[in-house]
Amino acid sequence: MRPLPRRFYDRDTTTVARELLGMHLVHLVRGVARIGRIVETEAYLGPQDLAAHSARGRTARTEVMFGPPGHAYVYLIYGMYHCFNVVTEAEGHASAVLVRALEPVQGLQGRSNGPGLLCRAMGLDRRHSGHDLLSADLHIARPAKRPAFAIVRRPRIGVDYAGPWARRLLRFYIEGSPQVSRP
DNA sequence: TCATTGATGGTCT
DNA sequence: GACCATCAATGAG
Repeated sequence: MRPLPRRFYDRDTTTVARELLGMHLVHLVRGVARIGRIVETEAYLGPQDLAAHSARGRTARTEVMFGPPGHAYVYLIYGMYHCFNVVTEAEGHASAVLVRALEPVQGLQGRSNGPGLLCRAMGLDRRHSGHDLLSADLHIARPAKRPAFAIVRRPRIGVDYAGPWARRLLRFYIEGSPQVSRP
């Protein structure tokens, strides 16, 4: 499986969030592949999006969000979990897609329905932040078979502080998937 | 079944 | 010192 090309990520963030559904996230840990099918994502549209980390400016943590597309943005949340994102659109746009849930395909360690559990199951933490997703050991690829599915749109989870931005329908998931964090 | 709460530490003010 | 793109345990009903 070949990594998705840079230009896949260098597009409208909402489009990328939708098209990531059904794709395979691949992480090689000590030579062993961990693979999950992406079933739930959220779009974070850039500094004007008050739910996005980039809305609070460019800092050491959010630096990768401001960088070129196709890189991982991973951060620690609540002191015990990590969240895995992919940077989208042109350098400086500071947008990203949060991957919230996977359907196990191969080698996952435990459950992966929810952003924190996903990182634990895939073996991802903030050391991976800034990692290029056009690499053999960590990337996203289009599976050989991609069965048709319907996409559900919902408000994003856990961003109530963001005012009107909290109500935008920027969360996407595969209808009927049992792995979705909160159907 | 659902709402509430504690765990736990980096990040930013 | 407050906040946080989470999760699991708890207890009321």
